[in-house]
Amino acid sequence: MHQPRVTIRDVAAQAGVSVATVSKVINQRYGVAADTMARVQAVISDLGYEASLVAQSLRNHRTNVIGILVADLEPFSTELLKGAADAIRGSGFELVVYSAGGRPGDMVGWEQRYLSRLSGTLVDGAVLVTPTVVDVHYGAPVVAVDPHTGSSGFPTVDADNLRGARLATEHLLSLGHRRIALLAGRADLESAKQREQVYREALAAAGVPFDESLVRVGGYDAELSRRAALELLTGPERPSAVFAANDVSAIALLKVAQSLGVRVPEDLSVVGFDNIPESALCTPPLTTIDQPIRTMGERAVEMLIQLIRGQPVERTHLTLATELVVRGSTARWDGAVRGTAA
Amino acid sequence: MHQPRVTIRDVAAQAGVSVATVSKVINQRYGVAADTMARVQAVISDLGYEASLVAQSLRNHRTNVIGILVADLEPFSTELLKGAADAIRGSGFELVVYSAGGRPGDMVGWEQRYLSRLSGTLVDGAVLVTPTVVDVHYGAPVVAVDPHTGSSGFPTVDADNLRGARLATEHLLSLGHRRIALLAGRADLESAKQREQVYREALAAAGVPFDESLVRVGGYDAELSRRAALELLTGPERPSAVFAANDVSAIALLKVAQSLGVRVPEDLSVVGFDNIPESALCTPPLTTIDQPIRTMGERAVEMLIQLIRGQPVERTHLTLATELVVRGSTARWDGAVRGTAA
DNA sequence: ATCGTTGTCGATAACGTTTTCCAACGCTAA
DNA sequence: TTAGCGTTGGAAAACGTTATCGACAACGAT
Repeated sequence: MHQPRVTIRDVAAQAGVSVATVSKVINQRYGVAADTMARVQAVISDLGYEASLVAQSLRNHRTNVIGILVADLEPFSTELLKGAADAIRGSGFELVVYSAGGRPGDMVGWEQRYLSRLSGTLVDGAVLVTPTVVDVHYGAPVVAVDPHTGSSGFPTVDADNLRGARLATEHLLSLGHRRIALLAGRADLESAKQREQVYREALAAAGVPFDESLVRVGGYDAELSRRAALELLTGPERPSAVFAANDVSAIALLKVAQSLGVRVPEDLSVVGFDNIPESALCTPPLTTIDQPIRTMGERAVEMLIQLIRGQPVERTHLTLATELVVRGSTARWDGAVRGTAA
Repeated sequence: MHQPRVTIRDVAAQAGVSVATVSKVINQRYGVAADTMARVQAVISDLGYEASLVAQSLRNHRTNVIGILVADLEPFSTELLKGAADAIRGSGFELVVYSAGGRPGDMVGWEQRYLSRLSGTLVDGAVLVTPTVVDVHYGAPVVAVDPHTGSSGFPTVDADNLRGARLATEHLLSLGHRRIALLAGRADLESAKQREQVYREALAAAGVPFDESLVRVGGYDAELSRRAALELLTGPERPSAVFAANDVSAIALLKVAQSLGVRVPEDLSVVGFDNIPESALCTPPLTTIDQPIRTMGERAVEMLIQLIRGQPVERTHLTLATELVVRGSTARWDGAVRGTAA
């Protein structure tokens, strides 16, 4: 079945040299004469020899594989994965994807279990996407994207949530909205915390009293957001605008609004966060905060590779810029109270 | 920097046994007394020992890693990847993703290069998504999803393109359309070939004469499709309907139509193929042929794992069912000739 | 002639496992 | 007592690399 693998020993025999010499020409080490090198090269391409990555890994304590751990392959992770895949091309590393498959309940042990495989077993390092874990005490380097609250433990890449949330809230305020709800994110993530905090501050700065009943948690999740949106839109005094902490929440909200006959943006303005590709496609196209997700993925693996190589890394906490993208889901609010849906 | 890895030797020393015995308890081999086993287990969890996957791989000639090769992480591949990730969970395998990064020019050597790493170097087998390669002569098993034309070389997973294309074309015909264009797919893929062929047959069966000027190739690619769509919609006698060979093409077409002021579905009906998530979100929501992409990904890795394990696999060419999903991009055609956009 | 020096090359010990023996031991049966 | 047998444990050889170090030849300089 498995054809006999051609090994370094075969090459050595065929070329009439020792395995040591073959190894040297493979790794471009000094100390082999030009003609022997040529001879060995010839035999190598002749036999179609390829060094066993596994054996090399065992010997070198380097697998040249990095892992990316995501809770689920939703749009954010997927975009990030694309960036990671772009950055890894030509780097000499491979990318293995671990997805917990959506059930956040499974995340708990799952993350730790894979993290424990880190040092020397399979991967040389890992990118953690929206992790639940706050610190890691294994040997291999780790960088977190959209990190957990208070995770000073490892290098991070994130976006300017503070500015983004301020832009979002102020956009709604500037359109005349006063009853602005918040569809909050995953409570354990720094990004969600910051977005909520700035939302409160911006409202306060505009002199809008804070109304606890206007914040519901959507947890960055479609199903949770659907339920939260339903409460928000069928409550006693419907908000005129919603700041959704991410686009998945916003899009879920859009669907709920449509099913309820609430028109967006006439009856309800919505702004999201992330600018995932879907946000430009949905109806109406979503006004949102752009976060350069793919670039975040690229930066994360670049930083990780530097860490693995032991190279010095200039900034160990990267924060990328966010921008407001105005599309069709937000509109001026004239202040007329249209009351609850009836 | 790297804390000293705890090895099987450490466990053996600590437990007062030999490494052979430790290996036996790890792999549940017969021949170790209950109390020694318990003692070793205790030491293992005590030291937090984890066997080196690399060393195991070297010894066993099995890496427990499978590769998935995609040309690019566009929606189809991404959905397929989700299915693959689902199927792999709990299987004991890991999934490494190779993306060529979109430039089909790079695909040529790229695919072969990674394929050559197959046997024994890093992965135990691979899933090829919309490959350019038709046969592979390396040791490890391979299964192709949406295979190349005439690739009888390896096991395949695809969807019922024949039925899907027939449903699509007949749907348009039954709505009264007669000038039905085709935005064709990647010429080297069996799926594209079949979709085009059935399109022709269905038209012929309905007595509609074939018009060569109505077929343009979009290559399953957004940019190519944009250009093709532009030609199609600005040509001398605009079609009343387009069958796009995949949803990416269809969505690109939708955008071109909008920019041209061609209303969908009033002035132009569009049906896509694939039913990627985006097709439900775009404006108008796309009528399309559903192809169970995630399931295809699951089936592909399941089949591959069986192949790797040497288990017999019942069906080595899987074809999954397709269905017509009618949404908002198709409408009845009253036969009035509205002429070219003017 | 002798002595470094430089340039090539090869033997060999790792790396951390698994597996195949084989040895030792305690039994039971003759 | 001894032969035979089942049970348990260990020694050692792989798996395919790479790095270290020493051997050896050629050579110029003293």
